[in-house]
Amino acid sequence: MRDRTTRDDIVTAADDLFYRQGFDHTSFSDIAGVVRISRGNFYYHFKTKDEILDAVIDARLAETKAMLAAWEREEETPADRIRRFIHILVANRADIQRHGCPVGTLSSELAKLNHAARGDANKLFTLFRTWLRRQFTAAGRAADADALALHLLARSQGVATLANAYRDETFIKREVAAMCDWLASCMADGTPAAGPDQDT
Amino acid sequence: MRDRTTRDDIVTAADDLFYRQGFDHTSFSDIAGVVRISRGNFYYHFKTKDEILDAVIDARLAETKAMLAAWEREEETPADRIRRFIHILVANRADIQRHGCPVGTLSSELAKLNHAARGDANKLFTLFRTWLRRQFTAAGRAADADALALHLLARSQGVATLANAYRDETFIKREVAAMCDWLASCMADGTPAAGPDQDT
DNA sequence: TGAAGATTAGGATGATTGTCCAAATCGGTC
DNA sequence: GACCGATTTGGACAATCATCCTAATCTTCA
Repeated sequence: MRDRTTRDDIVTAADDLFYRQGFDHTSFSDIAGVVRISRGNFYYHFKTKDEILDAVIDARLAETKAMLAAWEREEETPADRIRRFIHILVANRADIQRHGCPVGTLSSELAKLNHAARGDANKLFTLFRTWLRRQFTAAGRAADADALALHLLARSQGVATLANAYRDETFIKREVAAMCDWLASCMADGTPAAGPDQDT
Repeated sequence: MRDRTTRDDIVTAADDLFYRQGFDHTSFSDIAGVVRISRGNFYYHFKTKDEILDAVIDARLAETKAMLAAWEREEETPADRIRRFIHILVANRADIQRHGCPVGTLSSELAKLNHAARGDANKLFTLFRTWLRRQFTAAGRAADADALALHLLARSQGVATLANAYRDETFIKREVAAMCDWLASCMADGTPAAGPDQDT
């Protein structure tokens, strides 16, 4: 194994700065300042700024995949696992209020930049989507599992966006409680009052 | 009245480009190319790029305010008015799939840039928030009108974000139908199954 | 010790950015 | 036609950007 500490430091610092400042607005100098490395040294580890972005996305994908896999190894009901997902909003509420959702804001920015890595960034969404779909399927909602997964993803994104705009913590907690209520009614009967229904 | 066509052209072009490319990623040259004006001419109408952003936000605020006021002049039930808001997602689905929600994406970007105009951009959210709150109050939900307004705003934002990521039109329509269902159950009884409930 | 490869430093490069200015042009009034 | 303020032009400006290169410095091992 070659020594990768410098490369890893770059990816870690870039990950954080991309989240807090955005990808486009983060310069090599910004990253270099955090890692305490000369600007010219980047070219040895990455040929271009886009390669750093790819590495950051890969790191986030790996981290998220590991987290979801760990949650799936727990001896819990699918509903409990989904509740874990919902509570990400509470656990990360400070960062979300300051910088929004790392997944959603990156996806939005790359869409505006029409960036080549847009598809890769959206894989982060898909990671949660398929995981949630699996939980809903296991909970006996195979028919509309994907719709329920997308519904929950959307509500999380909306909460993150508004929490970021208003920096409102009680709003997060109130909406998280509402999502848990929705989930409970979802698990109880087959027809959630406010869940996504097919529109002929 | 002085001739303001050039200034208005700049604001209109900037408004469109800020929406499609983002504020930071849009340069004077980009705007000049659309308006067919020399780069140096900007200084006559605006002292700085931030002043253009302020003008764009003001224009959006005025346009949104006029739209909501027009909706309020219609002889409709509050529920019908709220349904109009929800259906913005359907009416603008093409743009939303391509560029997201104009309000949410600008708010997110300015938050990341830590831009001085962040507060002004959030006034767009507040415009919808207070308008929705007024409708819910008129519908007899004065007690939790603000929470319901924020809930609807959040769900709209989430739908826009995911629709932008996946470019999924059927998802938009399905979620819009679900939001209308939620609204109906909201107007029917005082305890919406999936609406925001107070925690503790 | 010394040679070889891995890693880094520091600066050059050309392009692009927002800003700013002096000169040219336009529009209307005497 | 001559004048004057409003408007526009084209380019200068310093700064910043991603990129790239060469020389210096490490690390490793014979």
